[in-house]
Amino acid sequence: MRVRFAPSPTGALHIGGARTALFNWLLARGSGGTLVLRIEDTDRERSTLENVEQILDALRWLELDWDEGPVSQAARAERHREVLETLIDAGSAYRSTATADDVKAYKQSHGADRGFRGEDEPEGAIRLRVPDEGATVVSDAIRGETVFDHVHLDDPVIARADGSVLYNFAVAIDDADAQITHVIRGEDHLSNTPKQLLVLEALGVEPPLYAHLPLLHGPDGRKLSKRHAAASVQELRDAGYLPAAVRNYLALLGWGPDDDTAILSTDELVRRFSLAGVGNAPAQFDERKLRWVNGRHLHALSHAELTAELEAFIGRTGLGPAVAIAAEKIQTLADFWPLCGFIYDGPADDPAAWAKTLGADVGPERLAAAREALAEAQPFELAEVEAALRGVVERAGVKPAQIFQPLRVALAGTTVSPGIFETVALLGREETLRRIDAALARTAPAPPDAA
RNA sequence: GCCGCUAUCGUCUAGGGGACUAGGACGCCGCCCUCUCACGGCGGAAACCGGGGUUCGAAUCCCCGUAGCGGUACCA
Repeated sequence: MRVRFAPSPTGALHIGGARTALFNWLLARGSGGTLVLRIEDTDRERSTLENVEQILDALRWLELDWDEGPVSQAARAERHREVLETLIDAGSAYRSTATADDVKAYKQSHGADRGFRGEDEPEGAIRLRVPDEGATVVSDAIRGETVFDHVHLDDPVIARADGSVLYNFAVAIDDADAQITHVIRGEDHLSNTPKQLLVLEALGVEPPLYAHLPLLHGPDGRKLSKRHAAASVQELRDAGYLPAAVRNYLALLGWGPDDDTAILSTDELVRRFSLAGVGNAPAQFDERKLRWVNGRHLHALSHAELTAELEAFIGRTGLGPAVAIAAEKIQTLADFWPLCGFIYDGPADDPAAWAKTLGADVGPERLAAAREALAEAQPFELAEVEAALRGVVERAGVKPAQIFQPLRVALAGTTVSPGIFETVALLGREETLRRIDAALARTAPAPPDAA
C-alpha cells in the first residue's frame, strides 16, 4: 500500500489537513506501507516556503513521519510538460483561448445540460477533451460509486498558456508516477476526481483506489477557517495539547472503533484503524472533548514524562515538585502555570479572593491560628502539616474551608491551588510563614502604638 | 443556476429490516467524595430532518422534498 499526503502550502496546516495526514499515516503504518509527502505548490501566487516549513513542523510535532519526500510538485514541471505534449499529440488535449467568461456564456446559451467544449486553436491554455457521451465513475472506498455524466462536465483547463500545469492534471500524474495505490483525501476533492480519472484514462494508466473523507466543520457547523479558534495544529500545540491526544481525538472525527472505546493509544489506532470504519457525514471539531481526551492522555503520563513535557512547554526547569501535587488537576499543559505559578513566582494578585477570605471579619485571626500551628509542626512534612492544620480546624470548631481558604489565599493569592497540605509542605516552613506574615501585615496594619 | 456528497441526543458516534422502552462518550444538570479547583463514583434530561413508498415489520432499503456542505478557477 502506497499512500500520500499532499498539502498545498497556502497557509498553516489546519486540523482537517492534519486528520487527512493522520488517516494516511495510520493506513501506511498499519499495513507496512509507504507514506509519500508531496507539497502541492503549483500555485505560485499563494505558495510560500514559510508555509511549507510550518506544515512540516506541524507534522513533526504530531509525530507523523513520512517515508518519501517531501517532493515539490512545482519541481516536477518538466515531467508535467512532457505528459502534456503526449496528450496534445494524441488529441486528448488541445489549446484554447476560451476564458472563464466564455465558458459561462457558452453554458448560458446551451443550457445546463451541455458542458463546455472548446475549439482546437493554435494557442491558448490547454484543455482536456472530455467525451460527449458516457460517464466517469468514481469508486470510493467510503462512498461507493459516484457517477459523473460527461455531458455535465466542461473540458477542464489542465495547463496555462505558458505550459505550467494545474492541480487536476498534476495530481493525477504525480500520484501515478509515485505509484500511489490509495488516494485518501478530503471530500472537497470528490467532484474533481472525474477530471483526474479522465487524465489517467487518456494516458492509459490504471487509477488508484480513492477514499474521500468527510469534511471537518467548526463548532458553528460551518466550514473550518481561520476564524475558528484552535483551527491550526500550531494553535493546538500552543494550547497545551499532547500530540498523542490530538491524534486520538482527530481519529475519532469521522472514524470510530467498533466498540465504545474513546481513548486509544497510537499503537491501538494503528492496529484498529481501517477505511471501512470511516463514516460519511461531516464532523464538527469540539475542543471540549479534545480537552477531555487530552486530560486522559496527560494523566496516563509518568511523573517524569509529564514534568519534562511541562518544563519544555513553559520553558522553565525545576517544576517536578509542583507537578507532583498538581498533575491530577490539569487537563492541558497550559493549565499548569495558572495553577502553580504562585509556588515559584509568589502569590497572584486576586482582589476578589482577598476580599472574600482575608478582607475583613475573622479571616486574619484564622490565618494567624494556622500560622501558629505551622510554626510548630515538626518535622515540616505532609503528615505533620496536615495534622497541624486539622488541629486548628478542630480547636476553632469551624469548617475546614474556613481555615484553609484564608491560608490558600495568603500563599497562592487565589482561591484555587493544589491541595493545601501539599502546597504548604512543598513551600516549606520558612516560605510558608513568610507569606503568611506578609498577608497578615497587609490585612491588619499594626496600630501606631501597638509596637 | 448546474453537478455531486451528506443527514441518529447540543457535539462525536453505535446501529447496516425484527435483539431499539434507540446504546456509549464529551458537554450539561443533580447527588456523593471533598480544603479550593479538578479527578473519580452514582443518577438524570437529551436524537432517528419531513413526506411518501417497499415490507408482516424500517433509524436501517427506495423515491421526493428540505437543509448543510463541496465542486462548478488559466486555486489547490
